[in-house]
Amino acid sequence: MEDENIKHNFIKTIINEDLEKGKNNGQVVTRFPPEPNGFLHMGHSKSICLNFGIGKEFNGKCNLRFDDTNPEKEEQKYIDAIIEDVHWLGFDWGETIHYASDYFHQLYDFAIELIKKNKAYVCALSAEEMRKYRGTLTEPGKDSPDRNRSVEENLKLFESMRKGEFEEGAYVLRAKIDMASPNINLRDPIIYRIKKMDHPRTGSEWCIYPMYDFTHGLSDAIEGITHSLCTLEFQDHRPLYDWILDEVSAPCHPQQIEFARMNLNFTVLSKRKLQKLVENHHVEGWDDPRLPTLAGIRRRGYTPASIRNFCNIIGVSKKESRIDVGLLEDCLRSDLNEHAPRVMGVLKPLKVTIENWPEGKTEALDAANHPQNPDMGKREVIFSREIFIEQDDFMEDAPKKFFRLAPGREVRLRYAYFITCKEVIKDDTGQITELICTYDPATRGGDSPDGRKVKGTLHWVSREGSVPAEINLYDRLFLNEDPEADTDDFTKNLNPESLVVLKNSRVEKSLVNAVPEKAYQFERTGYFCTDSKESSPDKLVFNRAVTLRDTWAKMKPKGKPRPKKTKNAKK
RNA sequence: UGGGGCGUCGUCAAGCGGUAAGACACAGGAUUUUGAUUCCUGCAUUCGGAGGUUCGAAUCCUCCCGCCCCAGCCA
Repeated sequence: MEDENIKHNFIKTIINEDLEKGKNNGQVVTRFPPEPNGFLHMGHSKSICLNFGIGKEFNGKCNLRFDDTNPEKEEQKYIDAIIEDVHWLGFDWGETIHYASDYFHQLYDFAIELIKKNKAYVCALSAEEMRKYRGTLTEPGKDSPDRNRSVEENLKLFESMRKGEFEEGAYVLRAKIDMASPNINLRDPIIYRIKKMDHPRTGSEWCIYPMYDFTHGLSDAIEGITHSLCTLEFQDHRPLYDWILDEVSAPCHPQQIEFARMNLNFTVLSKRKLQKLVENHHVEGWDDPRLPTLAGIRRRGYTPASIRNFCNIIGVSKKESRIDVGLLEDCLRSDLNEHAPRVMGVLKPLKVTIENWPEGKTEALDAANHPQNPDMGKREVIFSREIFIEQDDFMEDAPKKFFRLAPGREVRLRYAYFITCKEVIKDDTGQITELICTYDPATRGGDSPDGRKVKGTLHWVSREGSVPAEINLYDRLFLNEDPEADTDDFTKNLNPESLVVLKNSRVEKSLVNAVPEKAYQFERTGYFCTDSKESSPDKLVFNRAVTLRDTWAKMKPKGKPRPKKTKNAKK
């Protein structure tokens, strides 16, 4: 799967038109501007792929810029995690990582410029008073009593704010726009507030911090961004973005373009909700493989290429949508189908004794690492008298369509021999504990010289050729397509079987030194990788990234029902 | 009942006045030492609705309907 150019979308149309008009001297510069207050998730990957993708495609560049204007919520650990995640996804930003905090001095000067133009004033209204003065959606706001403060006094007060002479909340700096604007964002928005708090990067240098609306457009302008892509909820802020850039001597005037954020069904994509799942221990941390965080999905076995491909496939538009996670899974499958080596692992082992195989004898058989790609080579798998097959691959009263093992039936063991089931052994409770089979020496490697056909081919592992492993089977985190459906508390819709731990699995020996996060296809069951945190050569722990498509499971009448889809679900 | 957006197949999504791409899903079929993969085939006479302009409309105009966002000293 190769990374192609970004699928056509309305943003590319705009950029192409700009290029034709010769706007920005033919330059295209974008930016990905995360706030370092949490971990990156799939929603961010859409923005990352879009911004970096466009930068690359138009021979421009894309800056990584931390929007770090609120020290109350931001931490260095998030900065580090975000850098790692963006890098992992496969993007580079050259030498420099940008920070809005790098511009605090310039931003401060721009604020003074605004004050001098009588376009900003220091306001003493309390938070509650300010809310009252702001008006409502249908009623205009009222001017603050401080709105006509003199330029000199504003300058003096703002300087005092900066020097730390006031308590938090005592004063704010506001843009002087229009308290009667139908757009609430234009009703004299706050652009600076006092926060007596150390900043992860500027330490105690500042006790006033600029607000998003003031910071963002100016940071864009300082960096020479040409197209500032953000999500739909900022549409109402665009007039403010433009107002600030127009009123101040900004080096250029980037264009803000909004697109719809990504939503995925059967999961949540908001920092607040993800945080709740983590803090209330519904999952084991930000990198829990069930979470749609990049850290989680990575640990689960997703590849950067599959996510990039996914982000391209879903496209970019202004329509709010909820994408089927099935599509994400499919992108992973298509990447891994091509690149993952094949191995054998038995999730729920059922002991099989080959009664006509000599005790103590082992035999090495050739197995292809990728049947469709001989370049990936082959390996040896060990056959012996005692082997294990999947419990699901045996049925005592098997229907005709069951192409697997049953009393008297013959199947092929992949790359090994044909075996026939002779006897079923059970314990006192009626549980099947062992199968006695015979093998046909003439079928070595899996071919039958007499041309006889066998319907099923099973994966297997021998006692001597395998090691124990623990396997984490992950499923969708929520039972409902819309986790918010029919409840005011989305945690009530959590899927209790989102993680099933198998303690007694066995995998072929070649997997002992598997590299963490490198995915393998366990033939016939799915794609797995060793857990980067829990696994070691002494105790292998595998995570299932995604199952293989399973048409048998689909036609099987019984079995665990899939989570239901809820149509048009509402809260 | 202020302002800003959005409505094209089950889910995404191209389309920009010349007669509905593609992907996933779904349904058939072929090949198969993974019930996988791969490969064929089918799947919107119709674009939220109603009018209008035009030789011609998903694309232009009018009205209506539905959904989303905004009243943090968050981003």
